[in-house]
Amino acid sequence: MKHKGLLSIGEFARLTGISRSKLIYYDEIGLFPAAERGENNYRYYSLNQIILAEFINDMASFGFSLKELQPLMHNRTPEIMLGILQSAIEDHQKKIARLQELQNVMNVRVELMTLGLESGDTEIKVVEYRPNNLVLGNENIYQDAATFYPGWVSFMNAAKKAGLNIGYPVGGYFDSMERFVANPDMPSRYYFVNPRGKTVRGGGSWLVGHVRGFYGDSRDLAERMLAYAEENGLALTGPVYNTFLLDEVSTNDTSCYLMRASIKIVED
Amino acid sequence: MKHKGLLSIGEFARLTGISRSKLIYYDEIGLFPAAERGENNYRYYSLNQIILAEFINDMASFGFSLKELQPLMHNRTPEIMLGILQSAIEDHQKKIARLQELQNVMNVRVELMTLGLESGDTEIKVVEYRPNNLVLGNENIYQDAATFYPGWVSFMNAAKKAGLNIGYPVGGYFDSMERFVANPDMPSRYYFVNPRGKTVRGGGSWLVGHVRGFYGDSRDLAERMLAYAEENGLALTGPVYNTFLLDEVSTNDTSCYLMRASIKIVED
DNA sequence: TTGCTCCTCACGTCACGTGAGGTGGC
DNA sequence: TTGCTCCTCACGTCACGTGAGGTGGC
Repeated sequence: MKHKGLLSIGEFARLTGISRSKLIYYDEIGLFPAAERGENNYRYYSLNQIILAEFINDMASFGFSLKELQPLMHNRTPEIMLGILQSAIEDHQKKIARLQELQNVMNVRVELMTLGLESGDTEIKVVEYRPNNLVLGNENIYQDAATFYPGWVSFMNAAKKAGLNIGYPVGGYFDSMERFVANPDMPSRYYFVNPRGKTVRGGGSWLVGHVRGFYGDSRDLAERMLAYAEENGLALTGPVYNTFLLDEVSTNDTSCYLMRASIKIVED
Repeated sequence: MKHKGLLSIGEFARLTGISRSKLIYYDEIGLFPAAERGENNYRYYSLNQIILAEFINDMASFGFSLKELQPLMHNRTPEIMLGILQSAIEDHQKKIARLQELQNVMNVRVELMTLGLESGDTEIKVVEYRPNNLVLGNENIYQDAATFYPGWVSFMNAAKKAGLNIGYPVGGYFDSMERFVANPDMPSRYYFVNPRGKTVRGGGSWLVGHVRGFYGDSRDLAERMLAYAEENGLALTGPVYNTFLLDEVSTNDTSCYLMRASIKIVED
């Protein structure tokens, strides 16, 4: 410190945590000039500048461009500042919500990948589920061209329109085991594995079966699951949920995708 | 849509919400190329590319640079991806916490400014407070040079070291009214108006007094408050909290700052 | 023919970061 | 004398956005 509370740029940078080059840049564009220039043209900042420096830095983190801040900082009144802050706070809350949503997406992916790494290629087993939330789409309409594309696209489009995040893993929903057996590549609906979804896949004992391979290649999974159920005296009920535990996100080998079909076991 | 589920760049952009120029850029740098090139060199994207496009976009929002994503996307396995996602999720949670902290800082500023716009230049009145959280600093040490700078700097430095956000408004704390009367510009301690602070300024009836002007210019505020208390038969107790409702953040006229001193009224 | 979308350069931009080359007090 | 901090250009960079000028199917 020099005198009467003046700080060199290095001291000021350390105290505020704002980088030296950032301070020089803010000085250059006239957004936040040093309080004084010393003999040898050194920049000197005053202690009360700390508050404004922090504020400008925070406003930039808040999403304001430096061009927007320039006129604001040069001519500010409590009324103007209050109005701007209030609307900025609203916007920022939305931004935080979006980032939290992203966090949820990634958490779901981690959960599914973890299950994927624990499960064998063709494994069939009984697992205990906790209740699980989903966003269930509308009934798919299959025209003569029996491809799953149009249904999938309209599912995606509807989600986009509803303002839903379409980054969540997508699964295929079959009204019943019969439907899955008959048309294993034509789900009745699609769903997002979205923890904020309103549809609940209940908890308890479920029969799950796996198959490795690309989309639409479930082979004899349905039959294998039925055989397992018969052998073990299990009664199955309700819809089938097909979720890819491993997909394009976790591998670039399309033959390594891992799908899990889940169906509820009737409890005694 | 062209055939077998191929989308032009425009269709793909609309469906995913990713801008055309972003898709072209990702294609150019080889991070996310179109599935096919048509006759006239048109880019065509396949439907299953939607998931990967969303994922890459999300990873970028997550804070990964495109250079980091390049090798990751070109050679990914569930194990690698799982590890990366888990550490990224941790980092991202911290980022969200920082943004929430920023939000808190701005909320506090809005509260103070609102009070500032409601309060008269020299107004003295009784107000009802709800309990309020603060981060209270250590006792200030005043050397022979009776300036408030060194105490303020060490207060800031201590906060910085403790990892606290130093963007919150700072106030001056006086052990007692006597101290405020005797040395109105030498607070015993400083505090941050930080809603997560551990120190609580209690609720109930408080006497507040205002003065307009720059830092350290409280003039006869203490005397005016004492006079008001005597006239109205109020007994005062405990420390005095001096907070600037309007400061450099809300105005560039240093003579327009507005300070409020608050002291608890003894309840019957 | 008119609109619409697509293409490839090339250049702009935003908010800094990074040396290069040089000065000046302890 | 050696370190350390400071200065001013100038150029780099990251992730796109924005025309300019031209093509091609409905």
